[in-house]
Amino acid sequence: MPNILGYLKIYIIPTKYSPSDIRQLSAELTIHGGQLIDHPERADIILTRLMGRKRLALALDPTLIDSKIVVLDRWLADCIAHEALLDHRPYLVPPDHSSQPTHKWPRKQTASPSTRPPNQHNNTRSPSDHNPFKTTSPALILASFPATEKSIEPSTLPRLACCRKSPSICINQLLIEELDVIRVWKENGEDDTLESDLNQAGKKDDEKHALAYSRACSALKAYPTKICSVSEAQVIPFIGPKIALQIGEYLSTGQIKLSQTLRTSVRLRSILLFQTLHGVGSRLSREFYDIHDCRTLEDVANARPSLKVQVTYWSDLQTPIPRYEVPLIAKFLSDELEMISPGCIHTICGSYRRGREYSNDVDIVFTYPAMNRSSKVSSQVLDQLVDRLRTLSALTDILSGSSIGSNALRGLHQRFIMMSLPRQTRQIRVDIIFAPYEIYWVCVVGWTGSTMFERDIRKHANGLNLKFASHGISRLSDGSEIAVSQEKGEPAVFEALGLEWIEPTERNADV
DNA sequence: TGGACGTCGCATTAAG
DNA sequence: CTTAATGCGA
DNA sequence: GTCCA
Repeated sequence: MPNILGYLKIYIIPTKYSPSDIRQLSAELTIHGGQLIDHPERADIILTRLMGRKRLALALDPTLIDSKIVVLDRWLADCIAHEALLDHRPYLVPPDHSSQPTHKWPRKQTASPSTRPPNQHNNTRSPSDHNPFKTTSPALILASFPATEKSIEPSTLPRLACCRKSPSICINQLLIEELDVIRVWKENGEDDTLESDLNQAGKKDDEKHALAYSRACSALKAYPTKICSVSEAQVIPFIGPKIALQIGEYLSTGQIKLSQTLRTSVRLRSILLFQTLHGVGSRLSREFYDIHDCRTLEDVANARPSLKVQVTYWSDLQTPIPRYEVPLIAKFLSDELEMISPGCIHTICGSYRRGREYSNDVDIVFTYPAMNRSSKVSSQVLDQLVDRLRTLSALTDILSGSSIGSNALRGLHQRFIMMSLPRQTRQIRVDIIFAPYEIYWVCVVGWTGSTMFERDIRKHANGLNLKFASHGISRLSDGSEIAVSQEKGEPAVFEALGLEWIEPTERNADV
């Protein structure tokens, strides 16, 4: 594959993008030799979907607007479509509300797979525009990779995600994203309406099929070289005859027809849109669509007023959080906590810790070296922190979190909140976890993910007759606790489980 | 070929 | 009202 | 849908 972008450092202004948009752009960038980075100051070029300088000034430091190259994201699509680094100048963000940049194809006029007309990226992005799927052009997929990486025997790929290295974006990323569409479809009961799967027989099958797709994608994620043939694919663990067939279609046509069809399904798109709300899963979203005839988020908010707050702030919550902002949020909370009770330490977990350039939410695990399992102060401190946020008008909503319950009895406390930083209005989802010091690093492992990685840690632990949970490691036989040294940090947890160390950035076993 | 597929706590809803 | 079942997220 | 007993 030609390295089109030549290690160019690229920053994307997250405004007007959804998390899946960012994921897609990020994959395309990386696969074509670009480097997505976390901070606009260090970028060679900055991509945006904002069409006017005025809008731009609200989203980016004004000094950067003049000192950096800021272009419309269509530049990237066109570079990839033409397999060349195109002149950026025609794509510069135009002065306000003058018409689109008039741009003639700098090179061959032939195939113009630039997927979207410029007008589709306009300034008004309402929930109904939400597209959970990316639209990838065939030309992009057909761009081939050299199989020059050190090749491995596919069947030797470890069967557990916790024993493999899974990068954030892999060489077969576009194939995986294609398969993932099918997984999502299965997870939502294919095309069954709610009533027909209330008899749980068919529904359960679909869920199991979805799981099978998850595992196949997870294995592919850790596979080091570009898949070039079906025979190569079908010896990879968790890829059987059916998925091999899909891969075959992808290899010969550059896409999977089923996936492309699903991307255009109005019903599936609505159902996935509803699921962007916390507390709405596959069951509820189908109820909203099929029974209450909801088609927009506003419909959903009317059907269930408790979701109204989230709908109000939907576009904020959907806007990906650039990496460099995440520690600022953690520092704010940590500073407030320090005033309530000094000596706390914390680790930012979740996708941030796994190295993602943009996050949907922020997960932070807190502890105090003096906080042990039996002390009841942690709950009080957490409540005080929440009260403090309320006083500062930083707290917008509590999505989940209670001071009662058995988790609380074990000294583990959590609050999932919606908040904003002082003097800012932007809403951010933050999961705050308080752990006793004895299980701090176990918690950090548990909250770092990814989902598949966690799932296979548990499976691996079971094989050793152990139980891995966020509140500690114990023996399956008698339930007795395994002590893990906190001084040795996270590696001690892996050691206790007999696992090779895997860097957090290599734990991206989900798509 | 048939059973397993991670696991648990919180929250909401259905049942008693 | 209390308790059981289910959905949901991590 | 795939693996394994």
